[in-house]
Amino acid sequence: MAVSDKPQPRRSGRPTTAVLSRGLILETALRLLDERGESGASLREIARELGVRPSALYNHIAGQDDLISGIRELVSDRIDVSGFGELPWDEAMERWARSYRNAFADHPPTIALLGVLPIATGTRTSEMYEAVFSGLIAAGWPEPEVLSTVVGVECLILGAALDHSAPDNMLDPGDDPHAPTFRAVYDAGHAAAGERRLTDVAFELGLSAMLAGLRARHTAFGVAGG
Amino acid sequence: MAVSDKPQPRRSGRPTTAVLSRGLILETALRLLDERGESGASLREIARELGVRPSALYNHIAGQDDLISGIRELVSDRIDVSGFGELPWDEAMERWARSYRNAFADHPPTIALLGVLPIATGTRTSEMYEAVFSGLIAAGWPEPEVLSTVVGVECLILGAALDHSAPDNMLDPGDDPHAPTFRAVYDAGHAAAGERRLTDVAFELGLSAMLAGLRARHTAFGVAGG
DNA sequence: ACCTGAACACCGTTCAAGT
DNA sequence: ACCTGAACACCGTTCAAGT
Repeated sequence: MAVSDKPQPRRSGRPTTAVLSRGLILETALRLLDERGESGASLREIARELGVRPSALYNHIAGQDDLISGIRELVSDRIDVSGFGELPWDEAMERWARSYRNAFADHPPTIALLGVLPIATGTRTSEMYEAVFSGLIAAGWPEPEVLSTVVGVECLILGAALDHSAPDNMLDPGDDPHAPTFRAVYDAGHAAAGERRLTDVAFELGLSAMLAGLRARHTAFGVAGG
Repeated sequence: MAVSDKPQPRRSGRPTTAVLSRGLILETALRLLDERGESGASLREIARELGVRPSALYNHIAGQDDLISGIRELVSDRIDVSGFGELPWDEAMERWARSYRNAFADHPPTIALLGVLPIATGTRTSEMYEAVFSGLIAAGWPEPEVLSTVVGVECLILGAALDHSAPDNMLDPGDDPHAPTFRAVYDAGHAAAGERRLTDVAFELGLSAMLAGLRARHTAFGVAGG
């Protein structure tokens, strides 16, 4: 690095070596998302952080939608599908669900972006579904039911990731005199959670309930799991 | 109403009768949200629709966060808690979950806004939780577990509402040669869904699995349901 | 090919001035 | 009390001009 920390403004024209790349832009965007939240990761902020004009970004990304897709891919990299084909299907699914939820819970602003754009083919996300679906088919799940089963579990995962990003006191009934049961249940629930966050306890409870239901369903198909 | 459809621009100063109200602003916002999507419901667009300057809105709402809270209340009005205290707890919960998911699925842009702001006391939302919690307590659920159980189900509901707003072909693997199982499972799943949307099938499957798991849990407490 | 710089059409919010 | 009008500090995106 040079003497000065603050880079001199570049003069017009193509730089001798490119200062930007798609990867650098995506990593910077994710970092700003984590550090400053959704509003802190605008294209203009990303450009400022990189010491570049906003329009320069368009040489490497197509626009905001493309940026979002790229970030999703980056986050999805942390999802663990290693259990499928190695563990019984329900344990593999549990590991997958936890890592999936944690990956997005770590980057709250990315969750809402998930539901919006179609998945590009040939991506990591595509590889993930291939692994999950193959694992369930191998475990004897009937093919017509695999897609809706996985999407159903995914709903729980994404809802839980969304909930994780909410403030802990989101549901606090305050001192509303018309909500005595609300108050009692809220206090008892938080007391039972102890050191753990309620959003974590709720996800684990919901996941184990759903897996119990799926196990019963799987058994009803009359096949051996795993 | 007067002769002209296009209202003449008002001259400065207080109008003889107020043209705005909090309710009118919220209803207009929700309508624009439905008609034009998230970007079509900016404060400036709402003001334009109402034939008023953006700054006029601030006489009735505190700002964008307040607008969002108000819209959430409007949407939450359609959630049906009538089953609690009337039906067995699991059927009441099923009715509640369906209406909850549908209310927000009808207004996709409101879902992501849910996780952000704390619930104001004394609102409809507060009444909803009071009804749900009371119903579960009456059905014999142990008090420390009610909160995380309801939040767990809520994760599924909100995730499903988010999924409902995604395009149907969101998961389409395309003709990726590295994802043959993905392709087969996708086609078989959509064929099995028939006329129904896959997001609806997946929600129903997820909900019934979770309720089955919760029923087993409830039975384990050794109490009679309903 | 890859950057700057200017421009365009947007945002939410504040606040003095008018009635 | 409730509106206008001007202003401020933001957005994403396009495109000619520079090297």
